[in-house]
Amino acid sequence: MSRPADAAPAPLDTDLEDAFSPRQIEVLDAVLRLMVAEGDRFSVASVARAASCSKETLYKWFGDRDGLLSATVRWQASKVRMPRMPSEGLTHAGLEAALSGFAASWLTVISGDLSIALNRAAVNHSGSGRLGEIVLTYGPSGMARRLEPLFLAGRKAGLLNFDGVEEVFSTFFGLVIGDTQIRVLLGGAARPDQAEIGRRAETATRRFLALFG
Amino acid sequence: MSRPADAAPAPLDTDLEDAFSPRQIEVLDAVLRLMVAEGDRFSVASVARAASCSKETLYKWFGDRDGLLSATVRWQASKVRMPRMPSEGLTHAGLEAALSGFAASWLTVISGDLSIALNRAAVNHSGSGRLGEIVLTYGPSGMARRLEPLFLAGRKAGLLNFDGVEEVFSTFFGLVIGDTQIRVLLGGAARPDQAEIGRRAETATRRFLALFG
DNA sequence: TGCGAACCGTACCGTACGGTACAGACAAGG
DNA sequence: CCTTGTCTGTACCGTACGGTACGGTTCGCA
Repeated sequence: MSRPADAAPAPLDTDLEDAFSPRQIEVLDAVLRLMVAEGDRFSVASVARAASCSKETLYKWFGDRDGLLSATVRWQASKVRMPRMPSEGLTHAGLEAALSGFAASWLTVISGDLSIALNRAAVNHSGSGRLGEIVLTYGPSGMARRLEPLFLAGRKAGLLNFDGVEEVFSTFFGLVIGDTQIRVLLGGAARPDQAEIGRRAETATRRFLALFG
Repeated sequence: MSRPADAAPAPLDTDLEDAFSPRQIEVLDAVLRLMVAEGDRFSVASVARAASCSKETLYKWFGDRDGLLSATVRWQASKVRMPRMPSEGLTHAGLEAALSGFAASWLTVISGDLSIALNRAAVNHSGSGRLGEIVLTYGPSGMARRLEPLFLAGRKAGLLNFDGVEEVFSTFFGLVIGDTQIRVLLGGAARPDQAEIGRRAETATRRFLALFG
């Protein structure tokens, strides 16, 4: 049992702590597939069936259904890797390219089936448990943490002009995402394809630089 | 029985169609209170208890649990009234005030307990039913519909400069909302108070006018 | 006053599911 | 070969809940 349900809550920054065995990872990936298909309303029995393991093993490994769900979210979150941001020798074109690339990568992530399923589950379970916290940490907050050095470097190089990092991030976020995420979560939007994503990323970056450049 | 479960789906634009009786409205408001408290995981029995009515009556009026949920969402949606937008004799100051007022009103709505509960339920039920569609219609889409004449009037008056209404709306939406809605839905954000909302609305409007003015 | 409709409260039924127990397969190690 | 531990598959239990049935009450109305 690598992570009993009653263990002390892990600090969200350390994702190496979740050292799942290969077999456990098979199980968690099966849960992810189930969540994409039917949200967080999967039954433990269906997980056992999909992963060809016994319910007893699931309870032994993950404590209870909530532990299984939370382990799954943590596992997926630990797979998210943000693109590295340059911070030395920044030119205007370099900054623009970095921002645009970041925006495109972010739009791609939040349009993905997995991200949608995870966000839905986290929205649903907010208040009871740490799912919302986890998704937030690896979502907007992680994005902000990654972007912050780039903003600061841009300001240092005289390419950006702003006061608070918090607010400049929120504006960039808004320009990039717009109403895409809420529409996608509500299930009523055609997901943007790569061409559309590239276009939006460039437009958002251009507007952002028009405001803060 | 004003709205049996097997009736033809109503077009979303006509909200007068849902002519609920006062007693039914009491029930629906009880459901709303329950949803604020515990999301869409209320039991039919708890609704009956909270509204002091019998389960049989609930099933008679609303068909099944889903009908009750969807009637509740429609009822709440029909209560949302957007501020009227001026469209004649538009000055720069008038446009700015209208946009800022709209933004503040919108931020107030999406920070409210009811909106959060409804959005959570709709996100959760996306795919099975029309909840997502309804919330979307009275959410971002309704906002866009209301804002469109203002944008067009602003362009006509030479105060705004843009090509597509769709895109200008999405940008305004992004500038106003930023990451507020997703953070609130994920349960990890202090809701902004009125002062904060006013500040954000003004900032967003200023930036919007800087981009499109 | 008698009647019927609407409604309340509650008991009841079937099922789905979380969680546990158990029997057998299989591998590791002495 | 025997033992021990881990795993699978299945059967099982208790409960919560969606949905139905029914007796009793209130109220409008003739």
